[in-house]
Amino acid sequence: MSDTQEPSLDEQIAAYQREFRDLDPQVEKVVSALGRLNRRMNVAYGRQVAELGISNAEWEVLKHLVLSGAPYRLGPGELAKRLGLTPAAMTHRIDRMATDGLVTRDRDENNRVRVIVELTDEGRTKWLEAMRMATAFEEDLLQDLSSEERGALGEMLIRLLRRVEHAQPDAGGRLKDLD
Amino acid sequence: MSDTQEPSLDEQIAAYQREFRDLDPQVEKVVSALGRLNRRMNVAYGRQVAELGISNAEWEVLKHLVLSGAPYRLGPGELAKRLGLTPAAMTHRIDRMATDGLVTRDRDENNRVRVIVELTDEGRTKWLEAMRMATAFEEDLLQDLSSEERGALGEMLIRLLRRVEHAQPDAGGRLKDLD
DNA sequence: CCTGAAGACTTCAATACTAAAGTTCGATGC
DNA sequence: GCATCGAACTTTAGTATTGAAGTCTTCAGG
Repeated sequence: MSDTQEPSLDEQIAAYQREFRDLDPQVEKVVSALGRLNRRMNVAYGRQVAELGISNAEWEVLKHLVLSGAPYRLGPGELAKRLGLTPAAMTHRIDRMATDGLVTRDRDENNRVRVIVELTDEGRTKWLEAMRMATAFEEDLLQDLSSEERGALGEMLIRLLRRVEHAQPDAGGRLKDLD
Repeated sequence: MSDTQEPSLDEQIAAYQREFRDLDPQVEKVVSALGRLNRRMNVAYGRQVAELGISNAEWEVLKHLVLSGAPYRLGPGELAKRLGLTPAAMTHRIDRMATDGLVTRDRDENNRVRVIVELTDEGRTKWLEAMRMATAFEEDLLQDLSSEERGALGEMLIRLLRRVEHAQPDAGGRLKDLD
């Protein structure tokens, strides 16, 4: 008995409205759906890459190295910035990935303060396999949307993205107007 | 100064296409925008609730307690399930929140195996303040979209959500709070 | 009753992250 | 050419989370 289960999106929004009068249901619907969708997608990605013996965290690193283009090298600091981690966390993550053979870590001979993290062949292969699984999943995910809908969706998301990105500098309050 | 900076979305997709031939740019655009948007939003939420002296993690707990409706009570196990945490993590989180006065933790007198976590007035106030900040932020975020667009966006996101939920017939998915 | 089993949480050991202090190398000023 | 500053990374200490083992309560059977 008493098996309370997670409320559906609509139930959730209705509950919020009971507790918080001036809530715009339309806005809340978009935001809540975004959040839930992302959580579920991350779970799905995590399960998939786990089959390759890597974690989502490691896959993120592989992605950024590949994105940097051949010869697939980046410094720990740059990686940390892109992944939103502290440099300390990056150090440890690279440690693990290096012992797992996904990347190498070497001092830059031209500037011995710097470190170069480079993708190994094994790392690149893992990335490719992960990418194949991910794209299959993503195709599946979007299969109900027509090409026009996909375009419209992508375009709207990018507009939202622009809003948040331009808002970052100000640590405090509301988003500033863009031009 | 080799100041490599994070690639724009379009640059990122172009880079992926160079490395992975059969990539549907339209699909990738939607998926990448979703991921980035969510990350940025979580950072923004985190900064906001930090002003109230709480973390995103704690705010999540407050949200689920409020969602359960008066008298705002849930068991640790149920909370853990909804938040995608292990029961162990939930125990510790509740510890901290209880010492901070956001919730109380008591044994259920009718069934002394069970524990009841209940929102305090202070917890409810924090939730309300966080909610006010969050909804203001969300309004700003969506300000470029017309009501029709918001409706269409929400509707498409929900279709995607149904797909993920259907595709993942609850194989016990655990997920971290943020990122 | 008494025992065994299952459920709900907690404890313990190990992992991953953050913040802050520490290290090392390179550049700048005198 | 020496000292100092700053940049880039690592180390350390402390916190959050996980998985596994442990505790306590309830319930079902004999």
